[in-house]
Amino acid sequence: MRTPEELSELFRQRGRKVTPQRQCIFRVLEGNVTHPSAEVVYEAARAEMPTISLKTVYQTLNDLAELGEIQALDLGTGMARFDPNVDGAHHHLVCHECGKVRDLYADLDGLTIGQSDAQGYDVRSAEVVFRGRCEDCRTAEGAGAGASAGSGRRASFRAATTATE
Amino acid sequence: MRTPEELSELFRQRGRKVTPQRQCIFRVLEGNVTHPSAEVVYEAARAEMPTISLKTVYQTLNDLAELGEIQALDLGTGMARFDPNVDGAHHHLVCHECGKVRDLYADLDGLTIGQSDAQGYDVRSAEVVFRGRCEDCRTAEGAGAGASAGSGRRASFRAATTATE
DNA sequence: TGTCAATTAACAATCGTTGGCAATAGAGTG
DNA sequence: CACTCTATTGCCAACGATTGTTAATTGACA
Ligand SMILES: [Mn+2]
Ligand SMILES: [Mn+2]
Ligand SMILES: [Zn+2]
Ligand SMILES: [Zn+2]
Repeated sequence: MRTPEELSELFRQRGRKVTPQRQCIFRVLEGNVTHPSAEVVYEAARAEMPTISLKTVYQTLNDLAELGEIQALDLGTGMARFDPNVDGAHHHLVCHECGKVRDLYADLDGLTIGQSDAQGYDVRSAEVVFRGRCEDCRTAEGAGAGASAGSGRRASFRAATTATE
Repeated sequence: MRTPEELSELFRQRGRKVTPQRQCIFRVLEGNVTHPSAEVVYEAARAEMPTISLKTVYQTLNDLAELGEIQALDLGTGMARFDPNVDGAHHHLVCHECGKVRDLYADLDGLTIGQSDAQGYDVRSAEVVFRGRCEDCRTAEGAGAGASAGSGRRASFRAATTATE
């Protein structure tokens, strides 16, 4: 994603207006490596601009995705995650417990498949998602607080645990 | 996934009853390589058993997933896809146009990452999703019916695989 | 300054999925 | 067979993420 200034210029060129709400969202996303959900972007934006609406956040995120400035990711956490990092090809580590997402820049050149394996598909992208528990969730397990003994919520990939970053 | 007969036995052992509805779903899933959604399983089951309910389908699919006999996949197509193939490690080709899913058994070397790359994550699985257009969708495009307007889909993916054309 | 896009509030609607309930069916057990 | 208890069904509500609607207001930019 470009800088907020460049994005403002880009928006003007495309006939879109540069509103303080959009600029606020640009700033929230700038250098953001947390792959935030729309809700998280909304909360961060509200800290600066309490009257901003969730609808505007969704609208602007979609605008940015259309322009190719961010990428909407479906990592199986139940909500779209938005990635301002669209320049470097990379993959993702996803914590299946808290949903935290980290970039992974490991060299996975073995990812190219031959035409025989493609089974007629015109393959355009290969996404790798590594799943596991993040360090925070692992250490938090050792620290007792056993109230979360797994009775109810089973392994549904839709687990929507709103954890604290 | 085991055979319907073995599944029936397994269900009995676990105290679950073997109903004709469940057996019907077992049969629908047996050897099914299409990665059907719950709705598709429902339709197939209804062909044999018109009064079966969608609720029972969901329930049984969840039961089978809990037992590890099938796997629920989130491939970004909007609905869970169910895979009776849980024995062989494999990956998936997904058509971003029609949602068709095919298994991919190619040997992907670089899929293991070192501990230094894992960033503290306890990595348990690595899923690779290759996205592209399937052969049917590609040939269907060539056959007239241009309709380049209509859906403003974005295609901001980088090619990570060897081009087939 | 004027115009028109953008924002807002307050909703309803969507879609996949789950949950609740009461009535009925039927699988397992003896 | 008879009993019991799970499963199924129908129907409908609810969920959570996202999009749509409408009307009123704001404000960016020419
Ligand atoms: Mn990323
Ligand atoms: Mn598969
Ligand atoms: Zn975590
Ligand atoms: Zn297709």
